[in-house]
Amino acid sequence: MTVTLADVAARAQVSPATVSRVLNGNYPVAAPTRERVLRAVDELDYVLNGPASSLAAATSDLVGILVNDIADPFFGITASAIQSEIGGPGGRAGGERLAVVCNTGGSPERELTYLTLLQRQRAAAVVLTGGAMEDNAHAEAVGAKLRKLTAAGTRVVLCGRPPAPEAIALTFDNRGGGQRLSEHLTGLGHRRLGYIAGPQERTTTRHRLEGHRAALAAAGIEDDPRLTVHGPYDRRAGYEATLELLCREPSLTAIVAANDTVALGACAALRDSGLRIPEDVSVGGFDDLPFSIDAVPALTTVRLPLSEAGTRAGRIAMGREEPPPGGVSMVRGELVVRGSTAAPRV
Amino acid sequence: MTVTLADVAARAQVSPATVSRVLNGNYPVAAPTRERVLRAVDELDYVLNGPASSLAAATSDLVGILVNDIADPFFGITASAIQSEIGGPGGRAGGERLAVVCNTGGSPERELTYLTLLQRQRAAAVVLTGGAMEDNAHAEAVGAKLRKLTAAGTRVVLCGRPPAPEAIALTFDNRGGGQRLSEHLTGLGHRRLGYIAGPQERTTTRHRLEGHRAALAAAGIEDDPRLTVHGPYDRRAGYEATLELLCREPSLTAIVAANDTVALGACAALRDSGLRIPEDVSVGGFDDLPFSIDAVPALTTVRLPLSEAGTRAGRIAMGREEPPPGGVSMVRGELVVRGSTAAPRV
DNA sequence: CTGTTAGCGCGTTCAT
DNA sequence: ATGAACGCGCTAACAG
Repeated sequence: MTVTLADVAARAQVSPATVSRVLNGNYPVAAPTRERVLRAVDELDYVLNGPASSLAAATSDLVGILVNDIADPFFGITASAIQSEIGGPGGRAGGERLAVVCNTGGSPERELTYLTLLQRQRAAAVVLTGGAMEDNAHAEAVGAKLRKLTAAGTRVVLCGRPPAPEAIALTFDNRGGGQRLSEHLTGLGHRRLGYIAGPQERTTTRHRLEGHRAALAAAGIEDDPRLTVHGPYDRRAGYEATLELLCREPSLTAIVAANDTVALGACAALRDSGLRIPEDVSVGGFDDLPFSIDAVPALTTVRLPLSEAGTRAGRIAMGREEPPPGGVSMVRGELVVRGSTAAPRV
Repeated sequence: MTVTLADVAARAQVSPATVSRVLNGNYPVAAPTRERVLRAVDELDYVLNGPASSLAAATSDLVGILVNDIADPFFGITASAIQSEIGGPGGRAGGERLAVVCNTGGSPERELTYLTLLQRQRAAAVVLTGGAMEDNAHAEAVGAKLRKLTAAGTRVVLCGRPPAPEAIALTFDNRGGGQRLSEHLTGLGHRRLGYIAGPQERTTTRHRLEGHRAALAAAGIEDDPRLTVHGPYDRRAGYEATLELLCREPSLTAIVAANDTVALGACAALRDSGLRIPEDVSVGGFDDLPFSIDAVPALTTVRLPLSEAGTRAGRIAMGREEPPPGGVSMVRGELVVRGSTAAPRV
């Protein structure tokens, strides 16, 4: 019923091997023969059997992309950039590769499960994006998996994730970015800054917070643990954390958020509390997602080159670009000063 | 070198078939035997070969999700919801299915290419999301592909896409939503409304625009073609279209945008032109994406239940929920009135 | 409940 | 440049 390579071969009066060679194009075939084969493919409306092909060749055209949350534009933009680079020539049967996007939801178990599933699929490459969980046992388990994947011929690339010995890494300088952002605020004269951190046990959270604290220290400001609140990377967390911070310290003049989404929630809470931005309280974000420029006032933030990093990760994963020397490249974030930050009132 | 099912069988002292049965869990196996097999799997660190498995079983654990732009939260949210429903029990080998997210970028060719690739992979299901291109030849080609996919056992579901005879469809009532939004504005007394439409030749664009025009007609307002501008679904298009509209018709009192992203661009252009929202010009969006509530003023829009629709599409694609009667379900959008719309100045 | 046997459809030697 | 033959690793009958 379903038409196979053999059917095509019969119709084109050639051997199955020849059809295979034409389809994969990795082998010399006489032009007239190729024509006949392609015509037969067309007439029979033949579609290659991917699994059979992958089984015989021991590799597949699938590329895994692990993200924490595909509904978050941070990951959407990254995934889009990676995705745009994995197609094109070089692969089997036309060079089209398919992106398998795996939503881990930040769960270590699901991360491992997905890596196993990708291993099972004999994925051509795997790109892990975003911050990692800070759990030794889990990090080790992931490391072991990555080693096995690599051993099986899968290229592994980390994008926006801290380096690991098992893979090439394009790492974001979350620490430096966080520091520059908070230094911008202390430079404006702020002394009472609230910090809305991301979820606990995440590298991104820790690094950004460390940068913030380094800035405080550099400005000779004592770090008051009451002024740091942790929460998920969402708007609501920013809203609630802001109310909490205002309650703990009504004299706050600035709030630094773990990312732009959280910052928007903070802005909403400030407005609802009757506070003006930036006259009463300055607000800083992180990532520079597209909507941040449309906040009112526009959000001061740290721009991460998500699209560029994703593109590069995709190219490296496909072997179309040299990995960085040492296997690790630190990607800087750029401070973008907009209307949401200003000097505090005197 | 790589450990196979036969190795596991040998170590557990059973036949390969038994190992397969344990792994797939679709068959009775004595508890002690299962234990031994699982232990062997563990000791050998065995990972099933997906392609081999798919070849033998003639189906795969892959589910295709076609989106126009994964970096757009509209699709990110939808994909996330679909994705969350495709896992779980019922599938082969643990019931984990992988989501293959295909970014068509709104290109008909890529849409067809991806459908072919998914057919090649013997995908278990395919979900097509978002508006379709309005090109007869292309629609027919897609229809033919969908028919073949269905014939091959792939379940096909449309989510937020107009119905097609070849598939089950959860369709958004873009027309009705657009109409209610514009009626809200005419009801407030607006008579000069600008409309920023999406890209030409898209069902979403056309339906929303039709709704808008129906509202104008109902209010006895003549439709002035100069007050409609087309553009991509992005912020910049909204910005530029607004400047253009203001230039063509300075007495405009309201602007309706094709979606929220475009509306944000419109807001920025109005602000930059020294106009207040909503005192000078009201603005309406569509979709109710998460950031819309944080616009200042918060955006009046039409909420589409993206997450719910995606969840349902995913469940139907997995055969875990009954398709709607007739194979088509019209999902309404709900008008959400916020601060960006008000009565025009007199 | 378990083992035996046959392919699934293709890539890839090795010949020619 | 092309063909013949083998096997990739697994599942699905069919026995027992």
